[in-house]
Amino acid sequence: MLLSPSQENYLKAIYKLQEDDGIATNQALAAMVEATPASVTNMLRKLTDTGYVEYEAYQGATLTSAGRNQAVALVRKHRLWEVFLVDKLQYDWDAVHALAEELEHIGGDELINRLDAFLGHPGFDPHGDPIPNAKGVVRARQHAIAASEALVGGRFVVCGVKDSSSLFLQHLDKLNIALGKAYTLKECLEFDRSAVWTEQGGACTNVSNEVAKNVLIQLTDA
Amino acid sequence: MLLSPSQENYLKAIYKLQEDDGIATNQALAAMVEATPASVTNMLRKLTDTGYVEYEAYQGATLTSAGRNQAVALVRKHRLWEVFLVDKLQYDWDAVHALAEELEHIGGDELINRLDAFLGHPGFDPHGDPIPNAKGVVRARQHAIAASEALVGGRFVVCGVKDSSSLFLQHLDKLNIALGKAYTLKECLEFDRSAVWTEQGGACTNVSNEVAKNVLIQLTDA
DNA sequence: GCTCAGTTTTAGCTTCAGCTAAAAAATTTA
DNA sequence: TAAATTTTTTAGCTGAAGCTAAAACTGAGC
Repeated sequence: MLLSPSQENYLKAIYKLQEDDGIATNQALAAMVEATPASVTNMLRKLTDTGYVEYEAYQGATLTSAGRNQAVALVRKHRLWEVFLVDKLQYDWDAVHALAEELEHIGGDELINRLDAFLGHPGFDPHGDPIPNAKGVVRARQHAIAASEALVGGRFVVCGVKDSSSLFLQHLDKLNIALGKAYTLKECLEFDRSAVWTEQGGACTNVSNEVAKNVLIQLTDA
Repeated sequence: MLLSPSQENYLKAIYKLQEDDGIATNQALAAMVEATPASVTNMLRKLTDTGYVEYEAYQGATLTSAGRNQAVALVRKHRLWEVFLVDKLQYDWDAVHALAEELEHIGGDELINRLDAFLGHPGFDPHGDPIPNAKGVVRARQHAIAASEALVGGRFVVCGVKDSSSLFLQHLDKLNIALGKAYTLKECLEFDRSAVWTEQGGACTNVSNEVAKNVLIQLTDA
């Protein structure tokens, strides 16, 4: 069964909502695919008929295993294209989402597996999100926590972001925070819950709690 | 004015027909975009309204300069993606057309100019067709003629194909004929108008007239 | 257990891009 | 030139995927 780009977007949206909230409501889906709830109802019916979604009126939608396979394949395609755009075409990490959103609907397994090989089988996309392999296995990030959970004196490496909006990513650029950089949490300021991070070199960055909540880190012992 | 993939395909088809035959008839267009003549009439109306096409009922279609710009940009995108697929993803030259056909509708100038730079500003696609530059200038192949026009004793280099169907390209693969290879036209056999080409090394290939008519060459003096 | 706010569904409409079948125009043939 | 053939257009239909407005359902608070 072949899916239209629009149908693929619905599957991806349901997948993401299930991951986060456990339940994909009509309204949340509508927001995610940028359509009205009425349109979502229509599409869910169609996807139910074709066997990708399980759906009872008023009960929200769940992916079947076929649906989940499709969704994971799309995530894989999206993230590999993002790697291509950043690594090969020198795009900034905040500018690739929309293009990958278009590219992910092109071609089939052959194309994406060749792209994967060309890129050297990357494990993560430019935002630190893991790339599912050709079999659809996503291995989760090891020990990643929000930077807001770190304790004073702790050392860590930035490994991802929760919010990958252009606005947030550009903000990180301005703070000079990037994936792979190592910091020590120098102190937490009680007044506004912001934090001071220091780099190896000694450079200091003041990080608001709002930012820290959206930065993923891995604690390091050294 | 933003064009749908379908509209873009019509512009490209009109462009190609104009190049070859001078005139884009309804029927020829229908064959090229794989639709009925009735559907073509509809679309030509729409493209006329948006200013990309000039069209009088029963008189065939012509591109406006805006339309020609769009068409050339599409040819550029198509050919650059073909280079990417062959050079970077190791696809065979007979397997890239359909994928490029999808990819050419993605993104805008930014993407394609970055791709162009990444590929090293190639002048020709994997079938030897020239790639228009960012300004839309196509510089035609120098002195290219059909191999069927060569004279006995002449030396030449294969530089393109007229037919880029998978079937023909695979046939060339079987004959071991590829772009850039140099031959001498040893003899022409009167019986079936086939020819014998010899390589520098001495290897001989028998080439039917049907094949020779679809292979483009450049004569060399040496 | 009822009411009410919020969510979801239904009903009916729109646009895009195709289709078929029949009418009209153009072109070829005799 | 007139008839026959081919090409193009018109008219009306279909299926996606969206929309709005109104009706129906759900769940929370009283």
